[in-house]
Amino acid sequence: MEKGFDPYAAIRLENQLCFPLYACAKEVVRRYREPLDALGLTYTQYVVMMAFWEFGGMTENELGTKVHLDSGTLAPLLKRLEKQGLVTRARSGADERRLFIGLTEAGEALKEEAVRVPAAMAGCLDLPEEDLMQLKTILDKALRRMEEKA
Amino acid sequence: MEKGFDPYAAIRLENQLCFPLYACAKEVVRRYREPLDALGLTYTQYVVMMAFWEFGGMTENELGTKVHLDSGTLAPLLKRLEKQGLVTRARSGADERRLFIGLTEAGEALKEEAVRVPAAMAGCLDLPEEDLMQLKTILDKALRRMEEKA
DNA sequence: GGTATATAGATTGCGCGCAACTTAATTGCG
DNA sequence: CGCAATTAAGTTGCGCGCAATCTATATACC
Repeated sequence: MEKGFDPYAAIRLENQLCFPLYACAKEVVRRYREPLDALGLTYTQYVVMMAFWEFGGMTENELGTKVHLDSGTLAPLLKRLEKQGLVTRARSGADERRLFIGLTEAGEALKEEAVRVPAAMAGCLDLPEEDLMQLKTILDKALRRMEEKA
Repeated sequence: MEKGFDPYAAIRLENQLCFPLYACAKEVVRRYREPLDALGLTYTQYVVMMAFWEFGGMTENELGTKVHLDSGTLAPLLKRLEKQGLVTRARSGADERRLFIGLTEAGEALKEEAVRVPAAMAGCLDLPEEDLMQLKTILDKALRRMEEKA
């Protein structure tokens, strides 16, 4: 007996691409929690700190572009990082609208702990090396395309 | 001149796999907002409703397994869906701990609108068909592996 | 039957994530 | 110069997402 045609196939969970994308991302972020707890950072804060460690201080706006977050998320997050003593927040002299965020010594020093996080997370996505590389290639491409046409 | 070795390469944003995964997922969910607003659903609610449309009523626990969400997220979400008249919530007779959730007529009817959402979202991930298929294959595999070893 | 254990779901608390809006500073342009 | 438009950041509000905790019911086992 032939399998019937399902007019609702488009909304079957197993036919979704975005659902595993969403579920995987959540699960991976969840698994970052343990190693990041040791640094006192959430995953989002860790991403923000990576931006600073790599590029140095910058304005909130530049940061937002790099980490794909807006002022509604970043403003309170940066205040929390400031309260933790990891960053400084100061208005830019030239343009008083801009907020320049820089690393404190403690923030810079945390890099030494953070550099060991990726090793602790290796194997989190339990996939063959080839899949991991393909996944990264495709996701990077997708992100670039979505940046182009916001 | 040769490029110097960077001892912090592991925490450069561009060397992360999880960051584009996280950023892509967020961006895609954000883009679901417009078509889903018409149905009065958030992305998470849409995923939950897909589970009901495909499998029919079930307990909160079974639902949680299917959509990878826990009681802390589902309990209030299901109450909101109930308030919207899309689902019913009732204790199971056999086991008073269990909460059986079923679709109302309105919930079932919403399927007709929802079935058009995927078409509206096609092209959201602006990638060649081959990449989309590979992406889905890899993400499904990753999700299955992570389910195995919770 | 009676007590320990396990399970289902609800609640609390906190940090995103983001749309919508507000405020303040800057730029553009006649 | 003067005023409109733009821009940067902050605020508000709501819905996740999830760890931790609590409550109630059910099961296990003596």
